[in-house]
Amino acid sequence: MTGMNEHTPQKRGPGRPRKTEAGNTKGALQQAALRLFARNGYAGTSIRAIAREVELSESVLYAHFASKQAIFDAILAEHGPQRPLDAAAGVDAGLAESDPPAYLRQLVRAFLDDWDRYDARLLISLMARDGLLHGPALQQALTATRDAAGEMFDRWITTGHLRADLGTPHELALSFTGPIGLNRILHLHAEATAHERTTAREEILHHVETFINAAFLPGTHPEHPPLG
Amino acid sequence: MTGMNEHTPQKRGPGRPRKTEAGNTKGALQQAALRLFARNGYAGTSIRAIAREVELSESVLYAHFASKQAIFDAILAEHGPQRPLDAAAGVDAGLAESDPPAYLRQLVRAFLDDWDRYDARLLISLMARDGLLHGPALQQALTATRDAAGEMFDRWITTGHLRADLGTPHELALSFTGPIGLNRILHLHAEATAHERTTAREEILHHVETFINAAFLPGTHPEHPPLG
DNA sequence: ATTATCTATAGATCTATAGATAATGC
DNA sequence: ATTATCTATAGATCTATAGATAATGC
Repeated sequence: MTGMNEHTPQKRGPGRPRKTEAGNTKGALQQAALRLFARNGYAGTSIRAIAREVELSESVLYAHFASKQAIFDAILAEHGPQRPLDAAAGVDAGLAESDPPAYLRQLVRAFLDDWDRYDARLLISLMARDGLLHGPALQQALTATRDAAGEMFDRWITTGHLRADLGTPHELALSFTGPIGLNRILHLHAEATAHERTTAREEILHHVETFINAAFLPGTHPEHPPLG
Repeated sequence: MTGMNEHTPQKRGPGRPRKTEAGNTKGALQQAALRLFARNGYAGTSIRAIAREVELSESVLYAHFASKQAIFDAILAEHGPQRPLDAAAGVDAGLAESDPPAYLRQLVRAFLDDWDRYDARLLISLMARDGLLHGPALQQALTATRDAAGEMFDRWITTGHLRADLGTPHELALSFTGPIGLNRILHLHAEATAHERTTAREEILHHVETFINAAFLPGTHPEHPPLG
């Protein structure tokens, strides 16, 4: 029984650890806190649980953060409101004029890739557990995204790509982004299975095709093979 | 200073209260618990806070419920999975054949009225705070609703009311229900202002019109004046 | 006797702090 | 001297139970 501890993670003794065994404690704490907050919520996560997760004593937390709330705030500050349009950076902007449906497809795929990252999914879980879904930050981010889509649609109506008789560009923007946002919130979270996520992505892409079929005027852009 | 307590709520003494001053304690506890769970989450709500809300001692709670978890379960059992189609009961079913767009409008309005009830909004807040948004119960309810919409659309494609070239009925169902569900989850919750709720409802109704304009074949049903 | 409340309290757990300890870097 | 950790602990709060008290209904 004396060898039992050989394979359990070694509990550290008092005193500053040797340089070789020291890591990025603050970052590890923050990452562990994000995971636990996302799974159990703020009130459901104790300082103790966070410290245990990184195999350190509780008081270490207070060497790096002023309080429990400070960890939470630090997490939001880092992953929080987020550069909402970074994901769109890699998309070929020229397509927006030459082939709007193709641009829309690329744009959505770029967002889907971004939202499928583990950190992005942790954030969704966190938001769905601590009221952030109903907080001002998310509302603003969604409004901004929808407004951007509305302006894009407005231009495409002007250029004759998009039907003008369906509704205002702003209304079109909700019809377009609604199913996407819903599937993100409901299915692209940290606990979702790979299968659930894949299905959610496919459904979003099908919705995009449905929207393109319904809202774009034929003959103004190249044909696209069906998704299958 | 002796008269100070005259207007503060009288603290009850020990012993069974007189019949005249006894109320529905269990119901009051459950309602208070729902409000607090919705606002602060399960872990963020103490037995003490619930008891204080109904001006009773903490131990009363254990006379009515076996544990804190038991109150939570009782709340879900009562308001929980819910008769998802009760709201649709008052809608004129004949319209589904004679005037599908009108039927769709009535159906959505019926749901909106149901979802705007305070209890329904408390439930949304609760779900957005305790992971129920990602739980199996909601997933099943949403799948059932969407399947029902899909079957409805399937019939309307057969009867020639709905375009067959946009996507499968099941895909159409997501494009239709997505913006509705998103606005419900994001805006029809307990803390939302009356203005926020009104806006969310109007946006949903505009989406319905957009969908009707895009997906229904003209000439198969009476005209409808614009929403403004 | 039963029911509906109360007071008091046990025992667990939570956040946060004080003070010790040991390695680092000047 | 500073930094990064530890142990120990204070004080608050949490869930749950035991036992007292007083009205009800048989």
